[in-house]
Amino acid sequence: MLELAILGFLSDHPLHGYELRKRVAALMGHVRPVADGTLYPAIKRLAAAGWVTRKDEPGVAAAPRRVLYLTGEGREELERRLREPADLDISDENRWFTLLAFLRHLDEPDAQAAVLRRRLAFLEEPTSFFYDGERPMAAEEFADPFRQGLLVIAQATSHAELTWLRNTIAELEKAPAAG
Amino acid sequence: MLELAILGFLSDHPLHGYELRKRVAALMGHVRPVADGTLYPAIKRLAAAGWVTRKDEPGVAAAPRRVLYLTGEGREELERRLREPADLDISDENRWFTLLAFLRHLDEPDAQAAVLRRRLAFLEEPTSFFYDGERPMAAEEFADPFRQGLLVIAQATSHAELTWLRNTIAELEKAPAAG
DNA sequence: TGAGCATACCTCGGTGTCGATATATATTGA
DNA sequence: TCAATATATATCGACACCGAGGTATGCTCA
Repeated sequence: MLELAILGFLSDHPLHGYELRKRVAALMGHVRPVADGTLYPAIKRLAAAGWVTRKDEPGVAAAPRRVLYLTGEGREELERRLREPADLDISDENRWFTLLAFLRHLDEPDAQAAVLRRRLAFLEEPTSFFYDGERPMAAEEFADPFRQGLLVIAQATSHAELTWLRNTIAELEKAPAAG
Repeated sequence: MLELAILGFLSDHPLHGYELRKRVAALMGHVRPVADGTLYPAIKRLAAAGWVTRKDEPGVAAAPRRVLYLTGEGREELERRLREPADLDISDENRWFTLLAFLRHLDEPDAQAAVLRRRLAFLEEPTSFFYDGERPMAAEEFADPFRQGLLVIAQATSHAELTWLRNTIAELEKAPAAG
């Protein structure tokens, strides 16, 4: 979900909601727009869970800003979610948010390269791709031309993500590792 | 949504819920699994709207089947939805269901080729791809390397769909047009 | 002076999806 | 004979998301 992307953004540095809103829109508004009625409740949930704290910043703008800070627990939660296989599942329609969290969380190359590699392995694993979730697939179902069409599209998408991940990892390894 | 896929399936011929469930799972369970708690309420909605009728088929299986028939209004609704530009939006996360409806609705080549061509035009239109939804994009935002990554992935996905659509249309035109 | 817009936050109702659960019969295999 | 499994349908609560609407201030331009 969106929560993951927010945690990813805040791992860079604190932001107020409106700035967050703008950054999400700028980065992926053309692919995956986010409504205010989605963003602000998401922030509220994260605050209720203790993953972000909010502090009012008086008199810097037209309307009072509530600056969002990622807590220690919030950082742990982000790292946990990025490690979770569920969030790497290609069937996850909110894959975009997962990717966005990845993208905003590249400050620590060593740890991140490992996470990216795990996602890459998941995508490369052929069985994960043909897994039905319930039962083995019959031969005739497997050969269905309609199914083939969907498969081609899904594979192309995964392939694009994979290529991007490979390039990203390569760049991380070129850069000097921190710590 | 799922409704579109169901209407698409039923446009082929009547099915009972469990058969529908199996076909959806076989076709795209590995990409987009559908829960029972999603499917049956969706059928109920379609029935309430008058787009499908249900008739109990006694004693053919372990449990009694409720066979689903697409009504005339249901067929009109399907065609209306496939023509709607909203359902062609690349930001639509339920694009899979749209594609599935397309796939199951290829019985009438002439009409369908037109629909597919419209979707193709939408994907090829460069402005639709860079549209922010709210405001023009600043140059620096445009060049953001993170944004580039997301864009590459989104473009690859659209490109895969596009290629598939081209092939599908080509096959439709090879086949003799009905009527 | 006033309109309009950007900034900034938020609520509310409706909806679609999920996971868990319920029910009940027929078939298959140990 | 007993336990699974497959068949078949359905409800329920929880939850994330959306669109519409609300509130209020400050800036700019006519």
